Amino acid sequence: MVTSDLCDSSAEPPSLRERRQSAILDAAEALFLEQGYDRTSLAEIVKRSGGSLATLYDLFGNKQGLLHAIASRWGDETALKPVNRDATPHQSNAEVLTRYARRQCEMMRSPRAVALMRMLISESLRDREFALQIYRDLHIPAVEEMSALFAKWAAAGQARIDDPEAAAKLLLSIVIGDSMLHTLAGLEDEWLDNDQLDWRLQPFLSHFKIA
Amino acid sequence: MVTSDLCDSSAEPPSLRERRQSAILDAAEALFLEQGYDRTSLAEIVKRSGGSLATLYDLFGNKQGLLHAIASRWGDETALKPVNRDATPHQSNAEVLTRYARRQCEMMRSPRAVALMRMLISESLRDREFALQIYRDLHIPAVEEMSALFAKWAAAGQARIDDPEAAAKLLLSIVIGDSMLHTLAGLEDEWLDNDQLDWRLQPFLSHFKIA
DNA sequence: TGAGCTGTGTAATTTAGATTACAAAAAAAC
DNA sequence: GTTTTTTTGTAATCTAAATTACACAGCTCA
Repeated sequence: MVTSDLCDSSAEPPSLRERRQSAILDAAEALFLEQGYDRTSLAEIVKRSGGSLATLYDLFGNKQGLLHAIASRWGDETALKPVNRDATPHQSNAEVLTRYARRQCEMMRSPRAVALMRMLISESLRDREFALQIYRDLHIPAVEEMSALFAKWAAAGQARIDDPEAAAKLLLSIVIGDSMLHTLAGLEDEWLDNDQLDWRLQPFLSHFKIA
Repeated sequence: MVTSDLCDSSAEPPSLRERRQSAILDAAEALFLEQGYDRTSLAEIVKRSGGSLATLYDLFGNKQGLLHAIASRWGDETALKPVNRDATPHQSNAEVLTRYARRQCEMMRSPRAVALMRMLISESLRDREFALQIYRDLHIPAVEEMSALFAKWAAAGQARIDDPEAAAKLLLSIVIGDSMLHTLAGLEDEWLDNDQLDWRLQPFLSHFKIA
């Protein structure tokens, strides 16, 4: 089993091995997303990705290793794009928060995030490390970034927020809310549209004096 | 396979078969809760419950049938105890709502509910009917009961709530919120205590003029 | 009490899929 | 261009469980 970087930052043309690795990860992610982890066989993955079972084992060790690699790649990708770096100076805090909430909502409803959460939950009893990894990548950064924003506003007297972290978690709860269970249950999407989201934000904004 | 009632309302002493049925359901529920559905074998269940594999198959048809029976029994039980029938006349609406939220929060954090949600999510891709059933029993009644309450208050001029159902869903989101993902991920419990819950309720109460 | 049904214990049967093994083919290194 | 390493395709191995089969035991009810 090889322990190479999943994503080489240098500009080398990708070797066959690297291409195989990506192809297998792509196929596995897609199939796990469609059918779930348990119901997807490694043979099926290889059939879609090209390559061979032996290569898969050489690259990832075993099925669980493949799962970890997927989580890891996802973590690397999301780490690269902080959510809130493009606020323009013309926006009010309330607008910034709204845009932020919308972005977060979109991210959480993306099929990929949904599938990862589903896998997280299904596999958590079996593989605590995996659960922790996804949770860390998916939830913690969102809370932290929002906390920081709230703390800044509070310090500047632009909001009345005593506990930024609690406020961030509350906001996240409002945004994600009950749709998540609905979606995770595999029922038809019932996510909030922008109007509903704005409506949900109102009590929050006024309570914390965010304008 | 027998299609008897899971819960006979008459006062007959339970037959051997009925006792076996309960014992198997109890054991299965406990093991599914501890280890998850996939990782629990039917042989293990029978070893704990007493009885035999053959009886299990006779009673439930197959493993999936057992899962349905568990969901069904749980639905029957929760249907029997409406959450909000014991409000006293001395309480303000805000107090009623707070108590309601606490009760809901407790219910959602109970190991049994957590396990059922986990199973719901794990099995939803495989078995839509099961997912729907649990979702219906777990989530819909909570929303409906709260909606009704809000509508009543709004009609009586005791609150300013234009869309009771949306408000109910928002409240549920606030109550359950991000703890759910945390718990479902199998991480240490991090549920809201009463103070935190009250804190979260404040913006909601003031926005909707509930006193 | 004993015929007839019901539950029990055990072991066979099946299936599915993870994991390994290995010889041939392809790619990379030199 | 040959040698060495890697990848491939295929098939064997292993394992875990679901599902069945079956002979025996226990209860029910005449």
